[in-house]
Amino acid sequence: MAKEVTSRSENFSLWYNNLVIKAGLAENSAVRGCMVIKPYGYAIWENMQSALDKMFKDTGHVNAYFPLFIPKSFMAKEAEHVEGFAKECAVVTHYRLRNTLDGSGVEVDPDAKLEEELIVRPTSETIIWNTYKNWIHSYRDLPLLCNQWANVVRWEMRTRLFLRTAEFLWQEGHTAHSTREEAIEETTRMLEVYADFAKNWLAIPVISGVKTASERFAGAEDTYCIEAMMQDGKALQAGTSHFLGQNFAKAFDVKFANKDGELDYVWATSWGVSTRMIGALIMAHSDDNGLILPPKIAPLQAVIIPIFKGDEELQQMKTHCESLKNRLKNSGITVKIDDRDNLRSGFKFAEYELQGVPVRLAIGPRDLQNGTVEVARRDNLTKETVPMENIEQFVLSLLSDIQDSIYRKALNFREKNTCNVDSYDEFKEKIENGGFIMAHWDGTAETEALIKEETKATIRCIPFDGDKTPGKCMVTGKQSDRRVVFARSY
RNA sequence: CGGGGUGUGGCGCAGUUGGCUAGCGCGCCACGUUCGGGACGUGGAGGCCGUGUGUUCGAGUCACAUCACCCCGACCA
Repeated sequence: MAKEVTSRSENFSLWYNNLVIKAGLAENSAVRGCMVIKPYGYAIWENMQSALDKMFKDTGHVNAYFPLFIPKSFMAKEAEHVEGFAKECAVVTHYRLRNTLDGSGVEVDPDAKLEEELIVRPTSETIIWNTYKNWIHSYRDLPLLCNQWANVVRWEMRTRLFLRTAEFLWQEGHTAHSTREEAIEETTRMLEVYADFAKNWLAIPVISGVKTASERFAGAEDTYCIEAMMQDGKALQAGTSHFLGQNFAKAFDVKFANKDGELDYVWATSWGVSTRMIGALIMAHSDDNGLILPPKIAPLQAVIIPIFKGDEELQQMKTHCESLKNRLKNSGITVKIDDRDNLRSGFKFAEYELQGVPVRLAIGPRDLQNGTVEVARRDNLTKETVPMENIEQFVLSLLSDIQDSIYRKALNFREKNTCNVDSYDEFKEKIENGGFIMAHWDGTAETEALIKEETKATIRCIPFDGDKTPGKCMVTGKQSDRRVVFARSY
């Protein structure tokens, strides 16, 4: 604890891992590629959950839960889907252990072999569509708008805390619609929800757009995404929304009777964000002093630290801290008092900075005399002494100011590190500095693959907004409708 | 899955050409002095040296195997 976080300039990955661990968000678990999310990290996730959940409900969705295990045969029903996930599935083959004969431990009981293996869900499209088949008969059953909060498992070759763990927590929305247009509208709507959440809660600016065919979700007709820029200039896909067409409806035979009494396959979407968002939050905002959390997502928005000498002063301060705490609490601010008497205030200051608590209030004898409190903000590390009267209003507006300024800083960073490039030579040079490059591309998978091969940059998305002037592909010189976003990514 | 690196009290590390009782810093516990930006003193607790097999009179140290983690690739809603 309380040690310097490795400087970002040395190695962003190390800096990030270090920060995750030092700030007490998570740690590696005993299971390969999995992590333990510690209480402080989980509190961030809970805040994300409640904000998102409300947004989902405001857009007409309901929560449900489907099984963790998927019969192997389900996975095979949608050809592209199975191809996309086959390489990273955990498989359950047996349902019982027994003691070894020599008593040295336990072994898998060969008599307890499952007739059909079960896949631990890497995503739930298959089991959900198998269920939806029974839920949907008529156009009156549509749209069906369900979301599930769950864990999923993907046996990734390489893992990183929060960004790519073997098991992770997420939400996955799965909807069914009677028309293509309505499903596409839903796909767009949910991507907008994600973009809104990223911007207004996480203070992370994102680019919304559509993935190229090669980056598309396995089984989707189109994948929409939000892409964020991390402080090392790399891109991070922060959320996706898929238009699944009728692929899963056909694979699982989900038909409905329309108003004219004709049978038709339903149209589907799925969309999800995961605990990777926590990774994005860390890498987008934090500095070498530790986390910087936007107030709207911070588990603790303000901390009160009494400054005292000896027991007597501590008791005196406590009373005042309590009253301050109650005033802030009554204004809807999440706040606690840190009255630990075995640590000096300087240590506590550093510790809360490491954890990214947005506002720190300190009250000492001096403040008592003057009727003031020292208020420090985490984002820019400034502090000032303010009068106690109207402290609620002061902190409230400070929190909102911090939220805005974190966003502006991230946006500013992204803009500084985004540029238009027209020649491939310039592209190769610029991509080395990281950041987003807006360039023309001829729309072919070949060119995309070539660029990836030669520069490790991928097309993050074809953005919905922004410059739509046509031009010439930087590689082939062929016609291009508009610039797309290139970057190296996580 | 390839290349490189690391596994030694909770954390970070040292440990020589194999050698006797495995150390250091931080943290932890007790007491005291401190306390407005990461305090200090004194005393104390805490180790199957990742795991297994071997070589040896003797292994933290050597060999082989294995597992885990980290970094770089490949892969990746």
